[in-house]
Amino acid sequence: MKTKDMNFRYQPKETEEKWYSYWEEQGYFTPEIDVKKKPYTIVIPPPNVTGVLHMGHALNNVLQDILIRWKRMQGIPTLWLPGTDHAGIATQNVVERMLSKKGLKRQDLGRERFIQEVWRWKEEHGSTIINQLKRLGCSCDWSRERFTMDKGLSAAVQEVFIRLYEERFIYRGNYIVNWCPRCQTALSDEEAPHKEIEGKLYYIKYPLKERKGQRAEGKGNSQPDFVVVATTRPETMFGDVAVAVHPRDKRYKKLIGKKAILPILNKEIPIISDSAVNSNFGTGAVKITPFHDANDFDIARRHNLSGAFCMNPNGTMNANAGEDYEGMGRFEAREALIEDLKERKLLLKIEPHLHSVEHCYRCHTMIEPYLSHQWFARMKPLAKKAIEVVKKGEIKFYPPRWTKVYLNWMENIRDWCISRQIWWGHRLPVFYCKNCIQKTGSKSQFPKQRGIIVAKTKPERCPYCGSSEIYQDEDVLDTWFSSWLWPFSTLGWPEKQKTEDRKQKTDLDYFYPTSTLVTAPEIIFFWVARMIMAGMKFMGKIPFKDVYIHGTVRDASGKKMSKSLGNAIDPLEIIKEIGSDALRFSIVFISATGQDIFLSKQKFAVGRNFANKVWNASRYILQNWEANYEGLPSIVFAGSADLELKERWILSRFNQTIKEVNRCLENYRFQEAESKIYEFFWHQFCDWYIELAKSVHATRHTLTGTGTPHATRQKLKPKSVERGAWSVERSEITQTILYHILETSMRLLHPFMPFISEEIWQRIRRQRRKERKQKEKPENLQAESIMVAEWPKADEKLIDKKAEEDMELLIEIIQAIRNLCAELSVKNFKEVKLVLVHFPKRLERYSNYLSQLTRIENIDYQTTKPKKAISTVVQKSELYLVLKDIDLSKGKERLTRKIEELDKELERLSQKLEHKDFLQKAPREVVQKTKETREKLKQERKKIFAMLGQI
RNA sequence: GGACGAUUAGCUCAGUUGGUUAGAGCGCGUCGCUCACAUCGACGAGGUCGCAGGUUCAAAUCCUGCAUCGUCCACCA
Repeated sequence: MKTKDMNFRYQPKETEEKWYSYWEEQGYFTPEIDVKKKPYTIVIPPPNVTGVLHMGHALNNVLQDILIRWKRMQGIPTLWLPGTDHAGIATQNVVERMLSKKGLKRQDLGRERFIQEVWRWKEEHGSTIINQLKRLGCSCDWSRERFTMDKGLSAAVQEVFIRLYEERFIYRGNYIVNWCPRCQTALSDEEAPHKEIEGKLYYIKYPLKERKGQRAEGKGNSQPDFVVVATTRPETMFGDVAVAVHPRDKRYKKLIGKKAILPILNKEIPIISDSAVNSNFGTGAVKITPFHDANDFDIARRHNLSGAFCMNPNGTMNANAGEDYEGMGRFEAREALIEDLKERKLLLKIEPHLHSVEHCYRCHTMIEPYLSHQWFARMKPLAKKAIEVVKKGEIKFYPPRWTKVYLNWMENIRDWCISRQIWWGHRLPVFYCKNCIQKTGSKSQFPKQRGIIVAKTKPERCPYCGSSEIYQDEDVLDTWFSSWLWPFSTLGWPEKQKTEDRKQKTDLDYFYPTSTLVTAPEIIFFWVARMIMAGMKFMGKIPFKDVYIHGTVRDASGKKMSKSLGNAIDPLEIIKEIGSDALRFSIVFISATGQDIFLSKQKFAVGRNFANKVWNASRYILQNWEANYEGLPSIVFAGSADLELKERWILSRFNQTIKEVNRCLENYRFQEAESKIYEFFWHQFCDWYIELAKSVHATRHTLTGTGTPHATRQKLKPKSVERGAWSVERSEITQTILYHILETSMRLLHPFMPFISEEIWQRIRRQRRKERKQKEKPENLQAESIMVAEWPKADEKLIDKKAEEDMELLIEIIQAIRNLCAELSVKNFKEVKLVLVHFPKRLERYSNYLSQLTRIENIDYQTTKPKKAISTVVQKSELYLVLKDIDLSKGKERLTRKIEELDKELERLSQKLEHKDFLQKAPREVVQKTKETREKLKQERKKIFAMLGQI
């Protein structure tokens, strides 16, 4: 028993590291600007600087790398610009957590020192994800790497803020915003996604103010002496200023204008009417808490009611909640309050209530709507052009259905809250004059007023009053306020907008607009939409032409993969186990276009197995055949050589494959492109062509006298070709084709599996050099790396439908014979005789294919059927297998079953063909084809019937 | 409450503009380590294309409705 060792398996480890650093050294990642050529540009969706690579990133970046490598091989100047995003809240959280281990808060350090601390953290850990991208094989131009907080990008942010401010697109005001009590900052609507939760609806009695002569118990009065409000957040009642009902709600009509008593605080509040109130919800009466609810805020404003806070920014109750509650957390307070109300008999009931509540997208804390003074950007005017360019098709989404999602959001866009109450980020370029502010107040809606100075640097003196008491706004900008400028800020905007020398284009001139954006659907609103707006506004041009949206990576049960859920599969683990190529191939292979991806570890086997297959096929060719095939390619590919069927077939299939791969990539059908390569390489090239080549190899050795195939490692003398033995010449052609297809396949595979393809390609190169000892290299091996080698082009001349048909017939026959042999458990193939009747004459010369691949040597072409044989039919040919001690009953059964099947199908076809309308209305080809099929089946049936008769 | 997507073999999915007998990978069963590859090879079993209507000579494919699952959006306390 021979034990298998691991030597035959592909070992990715060293290979991958070796080639990546080679590519980097050679400078292949950095494009050369060539004014004569149109570039292809991708900007990376910048990963969060605190992030580690997860499967979503892996998929995203692999797709980009496929595109960029594909274009680069076509000789197009390609730029893939990488970078990271400072991720304000996330990064601040990370550093704060680190500090808290030392028992420190950021306030202990103070702003400046804290920021230093974050920068230090970034220097140490900020390149984790970048290094992981390198492991994946991403061919980004690292020399152009950017960070949203670096100098240039910060300048862009300032420039944009100032421009928007001056054009009155930015304003400041008091509004209800999404407040995260944990992060203690405002969030934009996009940063506070709704999550359905099982809450409760509390029904609370608000006593009515006693009227004269009426006692509180309400005895002898049909009117109840209280009004019941329903709320999901009872603790906000300390901020109530009114109770509102619908003006036409009959139940409450009489109460409008009356007063109610806010329990616990015993505060008198008015009962008002407003049509925004929904009479069908709860009791139809709603408590109005303007500072803690957006709707209430609007209603209160309409009724000229001011409000009151009952919570602190950190979510604890403040003094307005009264002594008993002050300092309690909001949920704690809720429970205590409910107990309190129960005791006072003011709680009517509690109902379970399913509702959706916003949560902080960073820490998942429940959002508290909270009134605060924030900066906003007006979006509607910016959206207009961004809608236009998509509607006109200047920017296209792939798959197209996302267009609607985008447009729907854009058309209903709301203002963007851009200020954040954190420290890590771009500080607002806004300065205040203490003196002026004191005079005018700072609460104006339109801050273009005295005392507010928007500028890149702190002014020495106030331009209005000359005071030098000037301080900067404490807030920083939303991280996305820098990301939305990414496509042009990374290319040097605003600084390098133009060069004097016209021939010398700047990056911005040359690479903007970029070509393609590859991203996930979650990011459409956050980022894609805003980039389009920014591009139109500041560059006057679209930021990219195509937007490819890939699926979300989920676990096998459909949950989104995330570290916090513990269901994540670490890409680096997978790379360690099976290599980057296998990971890359697998993740693309299992992702249906634009659909979500349900991942489990075992799904990575596809890529691993394929890498191994590629590896071993190349090992076979490199070890058993010479790479030196000079002279023959031109004859072969010019069509002047008399090519055998298998060569014509494989060349045809191969060129067809190249064509299809290109078509797929042009349409972002990555998975399909991979399957085409996979199918061709494995099931056509390896399963059939290489198998057939093996016997050519054997023959060659016999004829050239270099020994048996067992001694294949011995070198052949190239001159042996001159002896002119037929098979030797044939074998030269086979050898040429083997290398040609292997080498070109590697180029075709390279965007998908960059490392293994480079390794094999370099081995071919090395072998050729060794054999030829000449400087001259065949065309496509002239490059120093497959990365810059020429992308395969399909040669239409080599696509040969006839050869494909013939070969397919042979394949079918071989499979049918194998099937029979398996069924009869044939062990000794020498005793079997194969008789073919009605086999196409022109294919008789290829009977060696049959004998090689079925191991039956005794093949006969006859017109008469042998008597005792087991038989089957393939197309028009009848196959008979003659062997001793044959048990014919098995075959009979099978044939009978087949006849039944055929009858069914024939019946169906006949019905169809007898239909008048079908003959009249169906296209001629379809009718013709159907007729042909029926004829074919009829013949088949006849033959089988005849066979049966003989048994 | 809206919008979008999914429903095809045990599982994961292909299936272009309707047109021969609906495909693949994994899994399963049988056989095989023949010197590229057991991460392999050969062969096989397995599907009334979610349900109900409709359009059509012809529907997995187009239309309508329904069901189930999923995602996103939406200020209903």
